[in-house]
Amino acid sequence: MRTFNRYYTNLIGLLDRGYLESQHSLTEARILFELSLGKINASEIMDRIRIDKSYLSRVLKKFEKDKLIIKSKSGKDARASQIGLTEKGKVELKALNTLADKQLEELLKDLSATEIKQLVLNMKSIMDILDQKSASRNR
Amino acid sequence: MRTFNRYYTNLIGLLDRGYLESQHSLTEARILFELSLGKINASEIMDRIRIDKSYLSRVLKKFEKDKLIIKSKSGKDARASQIGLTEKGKVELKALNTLADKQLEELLKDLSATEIKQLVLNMKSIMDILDQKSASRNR
DNA sequence: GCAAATGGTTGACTTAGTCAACTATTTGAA
DNA sequence: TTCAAATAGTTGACTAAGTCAACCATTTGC
Repeated sequence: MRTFNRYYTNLIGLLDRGYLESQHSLTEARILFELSLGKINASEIMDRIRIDKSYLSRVLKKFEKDKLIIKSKSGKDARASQIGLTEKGKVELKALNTLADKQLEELLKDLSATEIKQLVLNMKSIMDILDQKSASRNR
Repeated sequence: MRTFNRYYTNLIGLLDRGYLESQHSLTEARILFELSLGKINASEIMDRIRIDKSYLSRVLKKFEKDKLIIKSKSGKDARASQIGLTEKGKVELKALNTLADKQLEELLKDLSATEIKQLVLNMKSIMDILDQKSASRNR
C-alpha cells in the first residue's frame, strides 16, 4: 500500500501542474465540465464534486458576472436556480479542454503512440475500478 | 486525448481529497518524503519537486521550528545547508504515511484484493511511463 | 401547522502559493 | 587574480483557493 501511496503522490504532483497556465483552477474547470452535461442547480454540482457551498456560490457568481453561465428560476423549487452554460461558457470550456490537451501533449510528447495508448488504458482502468467502488458505496 | 483528460481531472479530484485530514499539504508531505531519502539541501528538493523557492524556504523554516528537520552547515558551500529529518520528523512522516494509507484503504475498501492489485499495477505502469519520459527529456 | 431540512448567500478568515527584490557566497572567463 | 554572472537562500508584500459560521428563504415531513 505504501508503494501505491508514493505513486499517487507523485502522480498528483505531476498532473496538477497542468492547470497552472489556465485562467481557471482545477475546481472551476470541473464545475464548468459538470455544467456542460446539462442544466443543473448548485447542490447537484455539490453531489458530483466535493466543494464547500460558499465557495461554489462565489465561483458561480463570478461565472455569472463573466457571462459564462446563466441562472434561471427553477419552476419547482424557489430556493434553487437552474444553471446553464452560455455560448461564451461553452467556448471557454472548449478552450480549457484544448489547453489541457496541449499541456498533456507536452507532457507526453516523447512517448510513442503505443505508450500513450497504454497510459490511457491504465488511466481508464483506474477510473473504472474506482467508479465501480463509489457506485457500490451508494447502494 | 479529451477522454484521458476527463479521466485525469476526476482522478486528481478523487485522490486530492486524501490529504485534507492531515496536518500537512500534499507539497509538505512530498518535501518530507524527499528528505527521508537522505540529507539534501533546498535546491536539491527543488530539482525533485516543482516548488517556488520562497515557499520552500518558508515551509522548511516551519519544519525547523516544529523540530521536524535540522539544518547543518554544508562543508563545501557556505550558502547552502544540509537538511535532515529529526527523529520527530521521521515519526511525523510515518504517521503521515499511515494516515494516507488509511484513507486509501477507505477509498478502496469495497474492492477485492484482485482489483486493488490491478489498481496498483496500473498506477505503477503510469508512473513508469511518465518517469521514462521525464528522464529522456533531461538527456 | 410548524420544526427541521435544504438551497443558497455573505462576511471574516486561513492556507497555499507567487513575485520581486535582496544578501551572501561561489564559479568561470578575461 | 579579479570581477561579473550564477547560485543558494531569505524576506516582504501580495493573490488565489478554500473554509467556517451565521444567516435568509423556501420546502418537507411528522
